[in-house]
Amino acid sequence: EMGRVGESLQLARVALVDQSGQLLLDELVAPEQPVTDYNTRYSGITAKMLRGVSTTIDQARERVLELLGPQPEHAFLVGHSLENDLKALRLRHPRVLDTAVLYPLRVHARGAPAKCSLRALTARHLKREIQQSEGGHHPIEDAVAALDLATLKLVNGLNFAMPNASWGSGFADMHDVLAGAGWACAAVGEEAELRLLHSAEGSSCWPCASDGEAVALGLREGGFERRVLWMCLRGAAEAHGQGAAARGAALMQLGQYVRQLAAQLPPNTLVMVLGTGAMAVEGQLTLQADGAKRPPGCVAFAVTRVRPTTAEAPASTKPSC
DNA sequence: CGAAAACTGACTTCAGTCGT
DNA sequence: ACGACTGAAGTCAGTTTTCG
Repeated sequence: EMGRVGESLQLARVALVDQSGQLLLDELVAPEQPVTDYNTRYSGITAKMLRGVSTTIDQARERVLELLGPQPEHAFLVGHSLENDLKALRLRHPRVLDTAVLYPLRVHARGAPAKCSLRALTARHLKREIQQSEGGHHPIEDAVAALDLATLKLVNGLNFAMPNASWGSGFADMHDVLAGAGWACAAVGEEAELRLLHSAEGSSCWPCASDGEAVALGLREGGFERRVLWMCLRGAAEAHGQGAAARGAALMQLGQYVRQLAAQLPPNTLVMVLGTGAMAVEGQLTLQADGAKRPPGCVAFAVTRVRPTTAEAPASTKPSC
């Protein structure tokens, strides 16, 4: 816990628990300069508590290092937003497990992505409430919560609680936003891909066996305005790894499908063509070079990917567009 | 409460394209 | 040549959330 000295924060209390949650250290630290704000609302520290305290920051840091064992550099420090604590302790440590980093950022429609609070992570993943007291945080409670969250992550693997553990949830969020704005969403394509897309209520899903069937279905069923069509066209992706002639033919076919959709779908229809990695980029470039004109009322054509095919190089894991 | 981070959206500027 | 339009790029205020 820290108090404010001018515009900077200074250490006021340090607490440490071991891997079993047993308290190892709970020490108040004397401020080096007159404290301008004890942050009592958050830190729980008051001027009265620090009266008569003589432990210096250097002594507190040495005590922490002692408790880390004979080889402190081999011990793991666990905490939430540890950079603040390490900065206040004037300590560098090579092995840290920071729950603000282990768990994903909160993403908002506006503003920057921000760390999840320890309180929110504890409520969501440990199903318990912390930092309930109006008299400030309790450092031991915070330390135990961070320890439990880090343990939970280690037990369940790095993908635990990460947003891209399920691609479907991202599409579901997008569907919710579009539906809220009055856009009807529909997905056409291979059944495996539709399982990812068909995760939002109110969306339509039409499985089909081939790209040709998908385009025919999209034209037949998607024929009204304010429609978002997800077209899972995999022909070009499946030609990846084959000869240049086969790939060229597949891209030509993709181009024909896109032009057919552009020409026949009504205005204010957004078509998202889902392909895969390198072929998606290649296909998009081909369509642009081909001089394909956007029809009136057509906002944009996007070529993107849902998941890599087995034919794709393993290194190609990032969405291409 | 203030600092920090960095993304969003509104707005402006500029360059290119197109039709008259 | 001119005006209308479009899109890219840059700027900036506002926003959101964290920490203590």
